[in-house]
Amino acid sequence: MPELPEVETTRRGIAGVVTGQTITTVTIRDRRLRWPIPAGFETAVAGRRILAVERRAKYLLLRTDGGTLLIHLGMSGSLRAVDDGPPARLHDHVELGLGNGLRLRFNDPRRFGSFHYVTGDVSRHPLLATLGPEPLAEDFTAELLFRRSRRRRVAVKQFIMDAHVVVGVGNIYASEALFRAGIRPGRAAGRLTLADCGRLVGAIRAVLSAAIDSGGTTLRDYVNADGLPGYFRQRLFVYERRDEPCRRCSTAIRSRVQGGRATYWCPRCQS
DNA sequence: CTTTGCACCTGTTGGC
DNA sequence: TGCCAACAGGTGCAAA
Repeated sequence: MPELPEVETTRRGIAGVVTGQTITTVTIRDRRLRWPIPAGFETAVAGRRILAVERRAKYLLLRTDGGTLLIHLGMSGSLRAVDDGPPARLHDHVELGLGNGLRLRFNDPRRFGSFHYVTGDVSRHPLLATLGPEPLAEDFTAELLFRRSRRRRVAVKQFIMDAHVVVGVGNIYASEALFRAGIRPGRAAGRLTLADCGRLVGAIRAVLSAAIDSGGTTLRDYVNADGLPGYFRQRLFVYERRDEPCRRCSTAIRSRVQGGRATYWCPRCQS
């Protein structure tokens, strides 16, 4: 998927064209997403006016004059603003027609994405209520990471990918941030020093910010709101670079499966 | 409580 | 060329 930079890029891409628009039509071609879209979704959403497009973790929040549309792109989802031209294609599961004639089109081959219409305080929705801090917010600090990692035996890579610790760090950026921080992904989280946590917080912030500036990373599926790929892939230091020379020291990049996910690191730059 | 592994899906890739 | 296994950016949940 879309990790945080890709979701943020999507948010920025659609905010300008959907904010202030009324949702005139709601078309669902396949309700079988991660959580089936309930009957009644269409009638609840149609007629609502979109007031703002926000992001929490990897969720997009479309605030309306009624409730909030809570959207997740899963592993292969994308959300695009299209005009009347292109007809629906395979895996275009959800489409919102807007007052300005545009359509917000959700495409997701693997159907790991989701749509919820939430009334009331969306931050108390079960999917959001227990999430950790935003990595680019001020409350994500070395002290917090240090405190939360005490007595944790999980590998630091899995630790920073845990959304209850910090949100938005997916498989690509976890490896990249650990490279930048000089920390091996297999180290137990509880073995991090406060200084390690400081470098790691800085590295997570830096890599996510840089990726947002490049429009995200496209490996396969991801396209932004205009249907274009992200350009951060060429700036990756370790991800999917097994056996290739480290960009910093030329040592061959290593990889192994950790917690079911491919992990990459430089054995010389990281300890 | 922590940790681990599975489940949900389709599409692409690489080895034989 | 064809077939099949392995793998792919997420994350909730059950089980131990």
